[in-house]
Amino acid sequence: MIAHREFESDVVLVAKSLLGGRLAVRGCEGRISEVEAYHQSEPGCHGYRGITPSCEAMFGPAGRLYVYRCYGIHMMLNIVCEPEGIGAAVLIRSLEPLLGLGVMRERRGHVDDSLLCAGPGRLAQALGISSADNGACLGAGGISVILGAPDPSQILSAPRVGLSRGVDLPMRFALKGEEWLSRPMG
DNA sequence: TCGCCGATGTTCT
DNA sequence: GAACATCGGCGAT
Repeated sequence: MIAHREFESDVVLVAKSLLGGRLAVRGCEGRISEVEAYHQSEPGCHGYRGITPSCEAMFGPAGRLYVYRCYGIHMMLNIVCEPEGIGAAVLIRSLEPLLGLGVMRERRGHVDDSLLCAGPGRLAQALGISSADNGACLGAGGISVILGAPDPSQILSAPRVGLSRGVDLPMRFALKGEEWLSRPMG
């Protein structure tokens, strides 16, 4: 098992550090442009009620993937953070597509390029993420992540998208001037 | 351009 | 039954 100490940290810090970083999945790659943080201490998080079979992967170890199905249709890709035993993960919400555009367009049904990876369901579809990737270890299975080095003064925060609980917490993050978003930050 | 709505599967009440 | 970390199509502005 590969140690992923860089992800074994406060989920908000990791979420911010991912901005501008790279996500590579089996030949496709993108620049991470929008993320959300989830922590078991707040009610918007799947791990809020403790560990269950469906959210088990969120409880670590850090540096693994937590993939689940949303609204019966879309796969959501999360990177697990914090030491093992704590439920915390970063949802990747948008990417700027960089490599493997042809495959992504094919999987997405040849939509406009601006919509290839703009949204958690869209990017998972473009990258070919499935429930088989749940619990996978970064660096194995053809999936890898490189952290960015964003200027803290350039990071915007906003409430998370689509939740009914934990709506007051500003745990959605993107860089100022970002063009590759699922929706505007403001 | 905006907002509503159905699709679709798993979990919770 | 209802809720749900969404998306795309359709009809109304």
